[in-house]
Amino acid sequence: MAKFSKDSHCECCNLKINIFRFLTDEELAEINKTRYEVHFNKGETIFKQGGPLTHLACLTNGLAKVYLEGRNNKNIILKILRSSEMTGGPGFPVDFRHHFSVSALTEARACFIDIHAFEDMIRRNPQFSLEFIKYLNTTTIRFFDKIQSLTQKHMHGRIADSLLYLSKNIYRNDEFQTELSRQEIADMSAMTKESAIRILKEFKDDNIIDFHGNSFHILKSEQLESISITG
Amino acid sequence: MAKFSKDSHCECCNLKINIFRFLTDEELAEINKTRYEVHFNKGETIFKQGGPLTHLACLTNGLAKVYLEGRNNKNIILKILRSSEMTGGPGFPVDFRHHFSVSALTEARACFIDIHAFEDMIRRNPQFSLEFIKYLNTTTIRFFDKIQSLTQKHMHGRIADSLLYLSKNIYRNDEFQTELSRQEIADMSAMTKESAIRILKEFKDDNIIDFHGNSFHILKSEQLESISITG
DNA sequence: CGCGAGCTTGACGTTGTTCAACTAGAGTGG
DNA sequence: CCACTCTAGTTGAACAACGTCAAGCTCGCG
Repeated sequence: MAKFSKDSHCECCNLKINIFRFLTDEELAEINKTRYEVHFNKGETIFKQGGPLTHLACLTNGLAKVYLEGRNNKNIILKILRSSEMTGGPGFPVDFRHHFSVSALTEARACFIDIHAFEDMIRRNPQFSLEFIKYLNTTTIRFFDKIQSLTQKHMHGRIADSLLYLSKNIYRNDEFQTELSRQEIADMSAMTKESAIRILKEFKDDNIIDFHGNSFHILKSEQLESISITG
Repeated sequence: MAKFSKDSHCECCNLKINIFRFLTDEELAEINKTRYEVHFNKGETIFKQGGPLTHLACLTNGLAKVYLEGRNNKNIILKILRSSEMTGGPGFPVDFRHHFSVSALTEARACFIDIHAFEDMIRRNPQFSLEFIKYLNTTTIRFFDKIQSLTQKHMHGRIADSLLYLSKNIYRNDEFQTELSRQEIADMSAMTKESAIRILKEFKDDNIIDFHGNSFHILKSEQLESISITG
């Protein structure tokens, strides 16, 4: 956590991260009072599972992974955060602890918003509150897909899902250079590193994808889609 | 869906289901206007995945299962609803569709609350809104445990989890007579019926549990706990 | 040049599913 | 009252999916 800064102002933020656009300028000013921005190096922890939930974070630059720390050092990557996405934590207002960890996959910057200031906005602005509920439920719906993918699909389907997620949702390109290690691709797909590597190689041999190191190229996304569906 | 009725009034409801106790009498009266109660027979569908989300439901009597309808007729039971629990749906206010199905495990009664009346309360009563957010996040935290159980534990650990869940959270007794079929126990534990039966029999042979038909008796819950932890 | 971290591969064992057969109990109609 | 059927539960054997372990590889970096 090298530097922190507070040059700009929420009102001028060119991101106006998703739900915050529903706040008035006055309310944004309120949020801005307690807000500050932090720079993270690749690999650094932004939120730690089990730790106190004092702030929400909005990623303003870079990529981060949101993951559960499971038994015997096995992690489950729930999602990848892109710039302009926020991450709260289901601990609000339950026990005010983090229930997952978040760490930077690249150099990244994040705005920290005081959780009490946030709670104030929930109380003051019903539309904002409703949008937050919408955000929470959207996330839940995605988890349902995730649960189904992880528990009902075979490894091929799960790797296909992960590749499609990365190419369509994260990098938004058929070709991408990922910051994720093989272990992390495995963590997204609920399998061991070795299994992930084997499936990736199979896909490469079948000319469905191509890759060298961390540079991936989705050659036949329709075929990946169909593998994802058949499981 | 045999009968529906509206004899009583929300204000007098001896359940005042969890978050609704944060409404004023006046607000409850508002909710009560659109509310009605429906009787369900065992096996009947309360909410259907994919269907329109027009109401929330509060179970006032009986048990129900909340489940995802997955590929090739394989379901995932997310949770069992007890009397006095409500079930909404993550579709609010996202796409106003149901993202899981709910069906009655026993004869059951449920109060239906108009989703727009509910939304009004969210807008009018910030405390209620915050409690609803708390409810949503509590649910999410439980899903995290579920994801970990289903993806990282072996069958023994998953069956142990299901048995402990039933005995501690649902029936709240070491001995219980369940309405769940073997298939449904398997659906809770993300495995096939045959596998579930085999593990149950192993536990019985090891004198950890006993059962005849659907009457279960947890003999050594500490041992089940430790199986749950070791996976 | 050598070291270390991440990646890759193969052999092998375990876990869990599939399929098919069999059983027990609950209706149902003659 | 007895076949008959239907469903849920049970069991075993064969097989596929997946993880583990151990070894070797590659590539960047000191």
